[in-house]
Amino acid sequence: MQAIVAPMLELRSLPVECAQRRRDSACATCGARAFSVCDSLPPEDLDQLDAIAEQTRFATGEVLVREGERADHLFNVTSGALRIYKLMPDGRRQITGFLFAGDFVGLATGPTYAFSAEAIEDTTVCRFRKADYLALLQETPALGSALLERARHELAAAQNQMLLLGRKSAQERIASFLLDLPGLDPARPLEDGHVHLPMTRAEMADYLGLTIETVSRGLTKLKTAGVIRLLSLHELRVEQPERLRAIAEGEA
Amino acid sequence: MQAIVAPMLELRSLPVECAQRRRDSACATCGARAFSVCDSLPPEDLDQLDAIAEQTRFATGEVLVREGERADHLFNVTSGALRIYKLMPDGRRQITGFLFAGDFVGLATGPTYAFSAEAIEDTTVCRFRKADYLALLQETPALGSALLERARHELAAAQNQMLLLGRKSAQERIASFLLDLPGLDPARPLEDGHVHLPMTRAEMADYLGLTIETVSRGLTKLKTAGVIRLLSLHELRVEQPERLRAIAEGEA
DNA sequence: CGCAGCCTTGACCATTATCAACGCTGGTGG
DNA sequence: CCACCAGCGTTGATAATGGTCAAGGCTGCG
Repeated sequence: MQAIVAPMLELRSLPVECAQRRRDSACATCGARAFSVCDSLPPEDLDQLDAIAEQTRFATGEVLVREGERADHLFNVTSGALRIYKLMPDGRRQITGFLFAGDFVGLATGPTYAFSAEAIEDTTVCRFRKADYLALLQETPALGSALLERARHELAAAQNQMLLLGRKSAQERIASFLLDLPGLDPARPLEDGHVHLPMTRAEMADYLGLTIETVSRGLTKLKTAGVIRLLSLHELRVEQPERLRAIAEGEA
Repeated sequence: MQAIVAPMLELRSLPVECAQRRRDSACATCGARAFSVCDSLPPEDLDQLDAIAEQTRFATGEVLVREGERADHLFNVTSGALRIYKLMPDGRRQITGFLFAGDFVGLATGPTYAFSAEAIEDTTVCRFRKADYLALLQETPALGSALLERARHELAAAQNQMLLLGRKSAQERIASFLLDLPGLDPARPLEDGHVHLPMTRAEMADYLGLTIETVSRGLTKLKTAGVIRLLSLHELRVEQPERLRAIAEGEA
């Protein structure tokens, strides 16, 4: 089996210094884009991880894990993008995060998954049997602190998202989202004001607690105001970053 | 110094089995209500924690930590209640959680605090210097896994709250809140349908992403429908738990 | 070329916020 | 001891943000 070493981390909204690292560093062991935890783990630990990793592919739309099912596997994204979401009985959906290369799937997991995960692009992951992973975790303190560090980021990001969902207007949510996105996907390095949106309007809406119509109108409004330029449905450029930031913070 | 051993955990919305443990078990070392992690830590580790803990009191309204300040301390609540919140420049507030005895303050913390914390009742905490705590963490694998476990709960709770804020109606949010509350405060054991609300309507509103008026109207509506009975401003009884659950899930 | 899926735009509507008045309660001072 | 006041909560009237419904446009693929 050609296992790829799995960096284990899950970061949704990164502090600046993390985003930097994600671009500048490359994990020597993982051929691919692997960051953060990879960086902080000694090579022998990486080898251990390598030994229990199983590379798997998911096509767009395929489901990795389903909320409520027994949590037998943990994953590490090596390329592509996922959405993490929860559903209500009547079908309402809240996307709690988008994951990219380097992110870890399963931090918030107990005996069963508390969320569903689905590929929004063709995606490769390293899959771990949970039992194997936990066993390794026992023997590898560095792995534990790396995971704790990831959990910290996750929690901070979650609190930001709660502020967004509970107290920001539609326009503020959209602006905040556009500011958070660049740098999340290490496969697409930051470049001037370029933002790549791998998700549909519906997914943005379900992430921001809005409807697709409101997202569409919001983007149009930003475009009309000259704050952003829509290059295509899934590519845009931020023309006035400072104004966008002001809108996101409610100062405009 | 008469340090009290600090159980370290932070749980906001507990799985049932945790709530059970919080009521049934008592940490032998901590005199007070101390749970979860305490249970899982061997006595020698508890002694270590004890050695670096400093007991502190906060009166209602006092601020423990302020968003953006350098994170020099971590805390463990031993009695009372806190609110954790974030502010926007114009004063809008999102409360991201309420913490009670046994909960840990600082999981989501990097070099600076990502949130503010304030006592909503007279509260006692164990305070740790962050450096001491991290040093102990290095030497104590059990502490690391306990914290990771807490982080798991936190993340799952945060995802639930995102679903609530992003996709639930006002009535559904209020019902969900009433269902989550009992059992969070170990000082007030679960008893039939009794719910104690240590917070004001304004705090509920800022937690649920609503206004005080909407919260008030929502409670009145539940009362009128016979689902709950208001015993006083801060005490109520759930008369029809099943209906309340149905409302919370959007099935009514 | 045509269709399907996604996106945008417009008109209208509903939920919840806002503004305002009033009630209750607990604490203080006359 | 009573009266007043401040703070919090409730209720009502109105407004606005964002949702819903509907029609039409764009794009990419078969």
